[in-house]
Amino acid sequence: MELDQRKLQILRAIVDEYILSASPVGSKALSKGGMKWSSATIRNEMADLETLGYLAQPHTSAGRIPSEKAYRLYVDQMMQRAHLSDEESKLLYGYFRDHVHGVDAVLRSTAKALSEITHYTALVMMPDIGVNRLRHLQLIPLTPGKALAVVVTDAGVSQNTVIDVPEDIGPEELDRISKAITARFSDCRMSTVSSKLVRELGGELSQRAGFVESLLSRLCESQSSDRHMVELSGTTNMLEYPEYSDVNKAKTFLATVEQKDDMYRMLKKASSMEFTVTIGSENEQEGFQDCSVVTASYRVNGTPVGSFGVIGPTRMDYARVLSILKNVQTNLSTVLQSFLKEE
Amino acid sequence: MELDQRKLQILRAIVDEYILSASPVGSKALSKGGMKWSSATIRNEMADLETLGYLAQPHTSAGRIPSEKAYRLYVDQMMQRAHLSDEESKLLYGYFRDHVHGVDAVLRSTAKALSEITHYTALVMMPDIGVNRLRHLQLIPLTPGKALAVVVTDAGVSQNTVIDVPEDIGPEELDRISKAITARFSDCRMSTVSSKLVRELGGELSQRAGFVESLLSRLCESQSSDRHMVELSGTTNMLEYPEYSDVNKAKTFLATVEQKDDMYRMLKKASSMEFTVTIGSENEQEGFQDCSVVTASYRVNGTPVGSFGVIGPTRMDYARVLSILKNVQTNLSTVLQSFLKEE
DNA sequence: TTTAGCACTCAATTCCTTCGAGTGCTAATC
DNA sequence: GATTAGCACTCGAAGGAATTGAGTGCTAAA
Repeated sequence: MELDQRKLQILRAIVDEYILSASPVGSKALSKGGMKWSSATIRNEMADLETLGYLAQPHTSAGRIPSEKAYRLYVDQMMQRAHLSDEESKLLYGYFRDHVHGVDAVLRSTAKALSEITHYTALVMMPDIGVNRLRHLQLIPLTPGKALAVVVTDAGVSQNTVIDVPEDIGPEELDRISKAITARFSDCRMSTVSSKLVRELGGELSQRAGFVESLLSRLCESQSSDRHMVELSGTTNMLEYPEYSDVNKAKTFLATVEQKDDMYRMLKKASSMEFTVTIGSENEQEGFQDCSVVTASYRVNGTPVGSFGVIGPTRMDYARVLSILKNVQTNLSTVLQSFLKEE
Repeated sequence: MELDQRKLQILRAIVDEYILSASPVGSKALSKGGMKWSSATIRNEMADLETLGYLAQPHTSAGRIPSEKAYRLYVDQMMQRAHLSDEESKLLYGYFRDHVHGVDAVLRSTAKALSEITHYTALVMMPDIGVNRLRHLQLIPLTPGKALAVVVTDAGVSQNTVIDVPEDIGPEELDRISKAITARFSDCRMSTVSSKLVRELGGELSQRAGFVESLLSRLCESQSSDRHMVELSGTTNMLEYPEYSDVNKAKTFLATVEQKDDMYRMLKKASSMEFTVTIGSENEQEGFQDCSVVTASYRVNGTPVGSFGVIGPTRMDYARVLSILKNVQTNLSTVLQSFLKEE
């Protein structure tokens, strides 16, 4: 079913207006607000748009609100890219310039930037360590039988895991094992380190093959159970919107967004795409049926390693959010690049 | 002003009832609910208690609600310690048994346990690294000019900080410096390491005195700007209570509780005391004027290094919360002790 | 000193009315 | 044939009056 030019214009006006006001848009308001047709004409078109499924009426004597189908169309075809003002760009840039204390800090700062500038809730996924290449592994003795494993990858990501160590391995040997593993597996992807290469251990490591094997598998597995996987920011921003003036809705939303495992899965899935826009019931999460999620991926050395995004009510300002995400994506890749400077 | 026995009994009954129901308590209800005096008598006593400042009336034709003064009295003198059921104790213990992946994980688990069992919001402060003794320092090269500093203390706490390194220091020298510092400062308190001992550097380190000095001060300073200082859990639990059925109140609360710096300061202050109970306006935070905060401290090697607590509405179940905190305190110190096993 | 009794208060609830934004339909107009 | 003016109609929101009932203070009797 094709929509003619006029229907498109009217639909767009309705979506734009509803994004601003959150209240149903009537034909008269549209007609007065710069549309070149009378309210009656608009009314007829709106009736058509409703039967086509693009609009809905909360009740007979109210205006129309856009359906998810309308948002979909809006995002895919009608939306005009918003332009960020210089101030905003500068503001955004500021969040990145001052945080050069490592990947973690930058990504946390990203989340904060996103939530503060969009006024929605921001999510940032920590980079997937599996695709990164090992730079350095260091085992640090804690107590007899326990050690701390610190992993550094080419993306600068580090991760600490407490591991069990056979009691007969002393501090010096831990150090030697660290150096040996670093030398042997340097520049291998984390995900392949444990699976493929464990068998090829030679020299000193062969005596400790069992330990090394369990160590490496532990490192990969601990990543998925790690708590820093997702950084959230601005969760309470949503309470500003009339959609969440009901505490129960707010609670449902907050509870959903704090399921970090789910959020991680969502972002991970999205990280293979440059951008995604998921509207209302397109979301898998129960609690996001009235929300939209917009994400962008970020890369290190050309490989997508993670994604970040924004959650807002379905009537979110998609154009603006996408512009911001694009801007952040650029900033982020620049900063991450500076951490990795291939030698 | 002394309260006679009967006034105390009535006051306690009102507080107990109000903690449960959150709605003003009337004389009739009390009289029917097991009090041995008629509603009229109770009414007279209530009028007295009101003029004494222990009760307040939302409006003329409503029952009475306890004032902060009443809660204070209740907590200090009237409350009977609640007894945790065996199931609850077991449940609590379960949170600790399974999380032996390091201090961080245990404390996060503590927060979760507290919030889930109390149904309030839980806060746990990460241990103050300054009072702990250095076990191991390891500098791991990242890129030329940058390195990752990993600090391990006697409490098992570790912390990563990205630091700048003069370009002429290579990986081998970083390793040597790490070992030298570890050897020299092992078992010194972190807080004294940088201030006192920097001058006494001898041997190899003296050539790099400038670098080592900046490194050590950076380590101590970075702790205070660290983001993991406070672990929050169950922030949305508060939305269950009628006190927060108004979204604005909820928002104020959530915004306050997410000011991690403030929360850290609050907990840090409380960590010198075994237990604290701070009621309503006794709280410094604007957003906690209708909340109470109950905390307990935890120790490592006999030194208090941090605290944890619960935030709830002023009508929280103080007796129960205190019992739970006490139980958690015991569990926590046992588990932390197991991390430190002095060799 | 305690309590029964009673008049009084006031928030909460319910029911009604009014108001107005918005609609659909029809007939006149371009 | 498309557009628009006009009009009756719908229905939620807002406001107001009446009702209800839990709770009080006060007084007088036990």
